[in-house]
Amino acid sequence: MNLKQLSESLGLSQTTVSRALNGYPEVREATRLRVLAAAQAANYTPNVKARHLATGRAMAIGHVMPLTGREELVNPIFADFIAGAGEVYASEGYDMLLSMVSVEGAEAAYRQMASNASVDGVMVQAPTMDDPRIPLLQGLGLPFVVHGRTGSPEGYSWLDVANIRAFRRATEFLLDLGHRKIALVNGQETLDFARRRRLGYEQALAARGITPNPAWMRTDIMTEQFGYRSAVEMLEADDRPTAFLAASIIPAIGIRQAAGERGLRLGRDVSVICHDDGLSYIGNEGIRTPEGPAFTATRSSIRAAGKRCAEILLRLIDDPTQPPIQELWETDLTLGRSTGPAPAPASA
Amino acid sequence: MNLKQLSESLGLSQTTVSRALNGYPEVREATRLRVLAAAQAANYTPNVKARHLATGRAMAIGHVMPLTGREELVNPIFADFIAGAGEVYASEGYDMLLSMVSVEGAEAAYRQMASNASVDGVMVQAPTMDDPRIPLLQGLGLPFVVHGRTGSPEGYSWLDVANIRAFRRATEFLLDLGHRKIALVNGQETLDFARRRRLGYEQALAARGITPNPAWMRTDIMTEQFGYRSAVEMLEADDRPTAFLAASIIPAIGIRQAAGERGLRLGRDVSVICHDDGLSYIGNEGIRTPEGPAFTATRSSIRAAGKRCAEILLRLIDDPTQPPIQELWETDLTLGRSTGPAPAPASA
DNA sequence: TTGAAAGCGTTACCAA
DNA sequence: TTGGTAACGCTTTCAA
Repeated sequence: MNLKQLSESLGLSQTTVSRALNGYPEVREATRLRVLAAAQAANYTPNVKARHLATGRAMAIGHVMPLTGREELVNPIFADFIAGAGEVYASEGYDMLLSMVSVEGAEAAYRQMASNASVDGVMVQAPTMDDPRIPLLQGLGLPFVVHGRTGSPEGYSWLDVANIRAFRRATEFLLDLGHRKIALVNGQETLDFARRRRLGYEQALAARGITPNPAWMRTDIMTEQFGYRSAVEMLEADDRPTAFLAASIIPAIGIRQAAGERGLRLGRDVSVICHDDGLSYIGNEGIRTPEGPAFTATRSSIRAAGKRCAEILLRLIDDPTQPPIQELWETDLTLGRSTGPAPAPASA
Repeated sequence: MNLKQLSESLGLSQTTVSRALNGYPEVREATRLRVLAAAQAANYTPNVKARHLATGRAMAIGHVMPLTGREELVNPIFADFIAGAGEVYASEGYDMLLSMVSVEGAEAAYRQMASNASVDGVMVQAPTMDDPRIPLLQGLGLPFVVHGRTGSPEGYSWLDVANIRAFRRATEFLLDLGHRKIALVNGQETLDFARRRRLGYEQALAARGITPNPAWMRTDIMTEQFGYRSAVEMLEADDRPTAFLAASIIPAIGIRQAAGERGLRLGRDVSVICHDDGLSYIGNEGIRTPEGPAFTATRSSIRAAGKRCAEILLRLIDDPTQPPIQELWETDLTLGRSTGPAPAPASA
């Protein structure tokens, strides 16, 4: 059943039926009701491809997920973000077009999306300090929103967490517990957030007159293995940290594993706090270290960020002339709600 | 630049240009080369929506990801599978349409995909024993492939791992190490794979004359918290298991956490083996328990399964008349490569 | 080997 | 408030 058949069966023109179905005001109410009833009865659904061709809108948002060789498997953070965004898209009638490509193929993917207008906008995740995607998308004229920031976060829409503050507070929290040997297992510093997280960590240490130990600061692609190896090296050295601050749940899992294998009990012998914690997957209740919920942000907040980014993007698509929207989110840091006893730092 | 403009600039008809571009044989080679060069120079890309409207093919595959209330966050297994499938789609020129919906909304999502032909086929993940999606999709006439099986796995295409064998072998492995108190932390038994995994576990125990202890068999939605709670309960009981078999990396993370918090060292005081292991995310090298790589399948194999499922689906779309393709995969079980000493079971 | 023209199923402009 | 008709950009059938 298509529009033509439906309109013939009603003795109306396609135009009128189309207008009635799409809620245009210039249709008599009685006519609209008649059309709606007939459409329902005939189980009519408009052909989206024809609609796209006629309107020039794709009613779809592109997500490009670059797969590097080293991070062979997908970071669950991406999935959570996408889940949040997908909810919003669905509720607004948008499709989500997911493109899994190699890092090198990402540019081509964006170009293709732009050239054949298969999407109305794109979402950009995990930007680097000087991400080439931003000028590319600006040049292509494709509306986009960035989750995170580049080194020069002006002139485009983004949403980010206050990374410096989050890691300063997390470090202060560990310091307040008596820790003096705190390791930072960070992402690559080509990523803006990694740089900011290090800054927060350094600021907190500096405020207490502590000089960061370079041996306790690691930076690499955030894999479990990276976390595991880093922790093994640090824990097997003579002078070992009593606490770890990890930039993500992924390396934190490796750190916890390394600690466990060495007979170190979490929250007693060693403390691990990480950003985007996923322990548990059902949020932040239920599983915690003795000093309280130990994270600077949860995977749930990633999902919320996905929702908000999608909202911003859809608004941008509706009105491309509006100025960029930029939101800095405070993390839902609940570290202050410590319930357990402070661990006795190994060195103190 | 569209086809009309391109053809005018060449002094050819749209027909000829279209044929040249799409590799039809009835075009003189010289003409084809001329067209190709012009298209390249003009940076011409066909409008996919117009093509879709004309051909009736969407060149897209639908993935529906039902989000339940309880599993608030996305299972990384889904993401790995999608990554594998996405690779294949991209290489064959297909888009991936991802629909994140509530469990109740899944049926509507499939119906919509079918009614407006926005996809050429769909992928079905995590089928239940008596999954309503199979008859639904058969009724809709939408080609589909299932990752996993239902209770009656006939009449449709699927790919699955040999779950019974995998868990029988994993259980035997633990038995060979001297374990006699082995817990099974399984998924919900409405899922076919959970039932099969339990069967494998029971078969291996029965072969050694061991009666399964109901207190050590848990089944629920596979969250970290479920794994954590189950392990806490079992480990704090008087008679506690010396080894855990988990149906997925997700509950296994919770189990490891619970063990670590109680001062139990993995691979010495307690052994944890799980399916679809993700420790580490970069495959199965690097991180292992003392008795060797401890998993019955890796997340890498999930990605490989995604690739293969995509290949099967695309083949099915090309020729809808061909009989169902069904593949049972042996897991890449490498448990036999034990390198460390067997743990002394607490009770033996 | 090439081209004209008829779809594909909508939406949107202009008249009535 | 309604309708006729021209896009939208491609593929495909039929003729030449």
